[in-house]
Amino acid sequence: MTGPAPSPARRAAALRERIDDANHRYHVLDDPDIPDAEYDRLMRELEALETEHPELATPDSPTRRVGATPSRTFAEVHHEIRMLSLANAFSDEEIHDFVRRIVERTDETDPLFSVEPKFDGLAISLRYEDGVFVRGATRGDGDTGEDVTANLRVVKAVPLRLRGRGWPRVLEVRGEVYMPRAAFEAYNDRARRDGGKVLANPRNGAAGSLRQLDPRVTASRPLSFYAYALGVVEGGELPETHSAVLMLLREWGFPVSTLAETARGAEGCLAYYRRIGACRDALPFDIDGVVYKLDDLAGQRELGFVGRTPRWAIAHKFPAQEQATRVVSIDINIGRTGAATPAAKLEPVQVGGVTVTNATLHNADQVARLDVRVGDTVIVRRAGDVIPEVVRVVPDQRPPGTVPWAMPAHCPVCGSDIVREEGEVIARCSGELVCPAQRKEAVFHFAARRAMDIEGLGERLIEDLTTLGFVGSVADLYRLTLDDLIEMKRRADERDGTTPETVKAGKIATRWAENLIEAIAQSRATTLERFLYALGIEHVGESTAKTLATWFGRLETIRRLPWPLLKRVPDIGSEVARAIGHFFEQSGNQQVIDDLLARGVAIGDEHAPSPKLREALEIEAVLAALEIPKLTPKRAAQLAAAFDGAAAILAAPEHHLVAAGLPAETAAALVAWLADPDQARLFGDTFAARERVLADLASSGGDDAPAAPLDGQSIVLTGTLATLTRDQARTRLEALGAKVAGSVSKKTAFVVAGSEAGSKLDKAAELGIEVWDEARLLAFLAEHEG
DNA sequence: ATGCCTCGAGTTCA
DNA sequence: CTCGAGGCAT
Repeated sequence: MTGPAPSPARRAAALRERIDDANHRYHVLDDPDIPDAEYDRLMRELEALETEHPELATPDSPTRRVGATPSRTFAEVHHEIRMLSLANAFSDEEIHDFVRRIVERTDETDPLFSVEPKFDGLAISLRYEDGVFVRGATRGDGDTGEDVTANLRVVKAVPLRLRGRGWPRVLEVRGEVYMPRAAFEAYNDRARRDGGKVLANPRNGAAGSLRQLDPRVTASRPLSFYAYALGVVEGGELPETHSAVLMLLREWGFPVSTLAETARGAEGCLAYYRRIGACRDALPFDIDGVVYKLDDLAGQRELGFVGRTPRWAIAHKFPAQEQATRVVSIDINIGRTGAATPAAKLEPVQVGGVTVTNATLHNADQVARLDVRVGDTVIVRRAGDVIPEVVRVVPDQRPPGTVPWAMPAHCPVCGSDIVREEGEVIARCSGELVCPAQRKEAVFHFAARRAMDIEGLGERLIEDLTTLGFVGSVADLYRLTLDDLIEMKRRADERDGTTPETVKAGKIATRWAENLIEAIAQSRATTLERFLYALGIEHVGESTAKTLATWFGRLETIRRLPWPLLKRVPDIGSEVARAIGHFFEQSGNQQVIDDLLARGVAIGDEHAPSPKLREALEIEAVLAALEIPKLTPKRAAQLAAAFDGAAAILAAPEHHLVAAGLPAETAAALVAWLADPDQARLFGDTFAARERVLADLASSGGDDAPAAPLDGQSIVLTGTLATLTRDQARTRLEALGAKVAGSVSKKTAFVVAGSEAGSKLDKAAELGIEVWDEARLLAFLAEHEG
């Protein structure tokens, strides 16, 4: 392995070549061939070599990317060929005009364009002499920019030496320095953790980084680069078209956008615009539009410039995704659980094509973090999804006399105290049942599609029904009559001063009311799962409701169940069990359930408890679930083995417990615990309930169900299926015993992907999870159902 | 105790 | 969709 050592000069040259190559593969081709650690090792070796033999250090050595001494200020650089700014277009119409002008002024009838994304970064110019990077400059005003050579050297996507062959003696390459989105996020995450300075957005990050006086700071910022044009070229031949120039740049070692293509005529350009616009959010970098350039360079020369902008190119911008607007007020919304969420009311502003007037601020911490105040000018963004968010405040535009926002002490709706529990992020209105806002949300939740599914009972209607006193509890919905609804509408009209249509149009105007009564009637027939979910118990969502329904089978069982038994079911721990127990302890809640049943709500799918409960409700397990101080699961097992049933334990004096092998301390703790009448009752109730459940199980035969084909498997649905809705697919999979989860993890059995599948599919590929298409799913369902 | 993994809850506009 | 937090495995 160890041959004769090469001379330091040869070794240095070899290292440089290897490192340059690795840089190129990593930053330009995006296809690294050596691991980072290996790269670091090569770098260190080259550095050592150059320190030892300073005569070997060359100006284009990769080690020069870092460590250069800080410069005081930036020298001016005159651009011999001016750096362009492009005219902007926002509509299809403007693009048609642009193409029409080109057709009129040239002999082209259907011109070909070179089209590419417009990066949201910082335009720069790079100068190469005899293939070596000698100077880099910002655009500045187009004529004169700043010399940022030292900073550009540390941008690894900028080649220090050209590759390939045939480059001109002097070559200026123009392009955009930008910060990839992931790198921006990662940088900010780290900055936040280390208490460092957070970058406002990727573009500012790129611009700020390049203007650092110390290149080492620049080197710590994850910048990248795309080339898109030429400047001065001396001593070399150039191709005839812009697209050929781009290919040449790629050969010479410059990163060129892989999204660059050619398009014919206005229609071709617009199609490209829509295609890029559709995948904009999925790109790893920010773009603010696309650029169309006449591909034929002779044509470009013929067309020339108007003022500072070329006639042969145009930037077609996307609607802005970030906009500044003013905070009119900061309001509080009260949710179903009482959660008090601050929301910014904004002066209407167009963001990403829609008018935004509201933006959530999530919680008081978020408001404090951003320091948003009423009157502030803020930057609003519609991020990856649709929901607007306040990104930051513009500090210089803050009017005088503003004060930091604080969560009000009282609920704006019911006046109850707003309480924030220790360690919680969310503040809550303590009004619970008295708070109209919470009651309204409770009814809304009850009527929701996935709950009781009362069609046509929307926000507005519920608002009127509750505030006008027609509906206090959800049970009141089931005794509403047609007359009630018409009367309610009359009063609402009267209150709002609107014309009472009910009187005016007679029969037709009551149609909505008839439909609603019908919808309410329809909703009476429901399932246990839906019913439990509809009650709106804290921590009980669809999934937990389903778990409760399948394990216990009957409403009567569940509504009388002490929390320690609930805890014995998988995925239900202390917190959730207590919340459920607490809900059913409230006599008001029990009354509502009685009323619902009395008014005809019928749960159609009640069944015997799951046979799995036999094991889950072993005495020792139930004892452990009671959370008696000092009684570890091991001690609970000991206790269960020594006594014949719970009653015997309850009756046992302390010395019997000790005689059974329990440590004195544990026995004392148990006796003390049972001395509390509340705990003793819980103990008794728990074991009594256990008896009832097991008896029900036994009397129903209690045979184990045959194993379902997908028993316990976790499946994820993504994209749009052609023949099934997502809900249908879910129901059918669940019927085969599967659990349909919302996100992909290593526990996922397989992913079913429809068309336009998103990030979940990527995740599946990443984790090596099997992916089914719709045909395979349908075949599987057909084979195993019925 | 620590680190997944899932579930619950809240959110905007056309 | 994106947090926060509960449940559970290690």
